[in-house]
Amino acid sequence: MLIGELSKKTGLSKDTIRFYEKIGLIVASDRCAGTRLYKEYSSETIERLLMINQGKRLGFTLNEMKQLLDEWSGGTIPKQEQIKIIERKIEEITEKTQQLNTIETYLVNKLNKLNEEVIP
Amino acid sequence: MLIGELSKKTGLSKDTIRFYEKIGLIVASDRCAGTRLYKEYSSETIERLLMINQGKRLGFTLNEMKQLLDEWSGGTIPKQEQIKIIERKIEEITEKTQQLNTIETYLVNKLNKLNEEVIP
DNA sequence: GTAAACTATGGAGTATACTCCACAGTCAAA
DNA sequence: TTTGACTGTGGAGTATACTCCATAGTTTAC
Repeated sequence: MLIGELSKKTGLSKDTIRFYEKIGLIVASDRCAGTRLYKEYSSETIERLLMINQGKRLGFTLNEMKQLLDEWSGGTIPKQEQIKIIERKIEEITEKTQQLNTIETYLVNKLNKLNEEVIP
Repeated sequence: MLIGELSKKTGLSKDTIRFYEKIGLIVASDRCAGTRLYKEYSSETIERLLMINQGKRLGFTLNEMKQLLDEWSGGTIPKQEQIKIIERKIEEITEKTQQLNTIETYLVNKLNKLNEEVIP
């Protein structure tokens, strides 16, 4: 698929997608178009972009997501190392979840207090 | 307390703390020091900075944290609005938690597969 | 066949969040 | 009393993550 379609399917701008390709976060193959080349994206790229976006909203940087997704698709890294990296990532996520729970508890308490004050 | 102490207690650099003060994320009172003024920070500022940092790692921007913490310390905003803002924040956090869980599930599955491959 | 809508490239510009530096005054200990 | 660690201000610089623009070739619908 071309960049316009990918953009619509992921909700990311064409510029963002081109930027991600430039920094090697996603890949594209070339497709002839007259004297020039258009970029052809696979449907897996949709999933990849959605995961990147999700990770970003959870406070991961693009570099962290790149690393994680590269482990994901395996490749050259030894399995023992992959395991370590994924274990570390799981720890990070557990930590983040706990922090979110702490904040949620704070917020729910605050909300209850406010509700009591408004409707006594 | 002065900035050095606050820096040590929060793990944030002095520059970062000064930057946060500049953009109104935290406040300080003035304390005379000869012809000049030193900044005096209250112990609540520690808590505030820790929450800001926690929020940041969870993907909230400084502006979002400012808004949230401003609601938190109440003030001029009507309670009905405070309630709405906090409810929205709780929703956001629930969403983030769900996304983290999704990613964690992916990662745990991947980890199990890898472990099976390494120790068959 | 031509206008509208798409594509690529290169480079400049923006927002966020710092980080570093130079310079200068302050304070506590030796 | 002086040295070293602290404090402040102003401003420049950096990293990350885009966003916009000009230019120019391509495709599609009419």
